[in-house]
Amino acid sequence: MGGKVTLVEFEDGRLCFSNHGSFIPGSIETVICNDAPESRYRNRFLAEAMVNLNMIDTIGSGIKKMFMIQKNRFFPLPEYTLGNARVEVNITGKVLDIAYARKLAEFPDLKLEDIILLDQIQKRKPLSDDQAKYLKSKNLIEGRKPNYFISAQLAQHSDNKAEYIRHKAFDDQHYKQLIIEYLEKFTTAQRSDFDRLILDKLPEVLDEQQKHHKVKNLIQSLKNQGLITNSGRTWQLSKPSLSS
DNA sequence: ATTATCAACGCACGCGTAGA
DNA sequence: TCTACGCGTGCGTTGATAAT
Repeated sequence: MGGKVTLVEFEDGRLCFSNHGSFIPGSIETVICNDAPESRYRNRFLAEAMVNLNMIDTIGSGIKKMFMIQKNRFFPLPEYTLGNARVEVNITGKVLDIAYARKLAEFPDLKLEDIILLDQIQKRKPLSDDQAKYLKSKNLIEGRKPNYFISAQLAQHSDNKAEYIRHKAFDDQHYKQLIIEYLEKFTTAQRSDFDRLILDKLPEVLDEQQKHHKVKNLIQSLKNQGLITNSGRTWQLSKPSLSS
């Protein structure tokens, strides 16, 4: 082991390590110290980060650590390429997409998987339809395939109707959650139960008939997602949770 | 810049049928 | 039998991209 590690610094604030061998050795700092004094690097953060971390020693700790460091700085996540007998890692030492940084700041406890997906968005990497849908349902991204973008915070609103439209994805998710929770609690339900549960919570911009349709479509959507099933007119969760 | 085409999405119509 | 409901599907809207 201990193959030669090469380190390239790009003008755009990116560092690229690559290593021929099984994996990048634990002592990157020697590489930095011996081959290239820290002061030579314009991006001090990155140089320091490399030194302070026992950089990428194992997949278990090192990579995760790099992810967390980048995440906490709102920088793009590291990109690893694991090829045949060759390892490469790209680290960007600056904010790439301001919307991404804001989103992370706004939701500090975003799950790492979610952040990874958002990172894909900011890097304009393709997402599967399911992933995109998931992010949309959480209101994290907007736009259409393949031009998704990270949504800005929705702070001010003008008009009730506009507000409704704006929050629709979020609210639908919310209503669906109510239905799921209802079924978790009572195991089965009739359509009329869902009506009672949801109808008076729907916004005023919808008339009675629209509200009725809305409930119907919510139920249908949940069914299509495979989350609930019906036998006759009684509904239940598809996957009976083994706990509780 | 303007228009045409396309994809995605959600609402709502109508049909067939399960349940009273 | 008659009603309420699930379900497939059509339609309009919106946003993006290609074409003019």
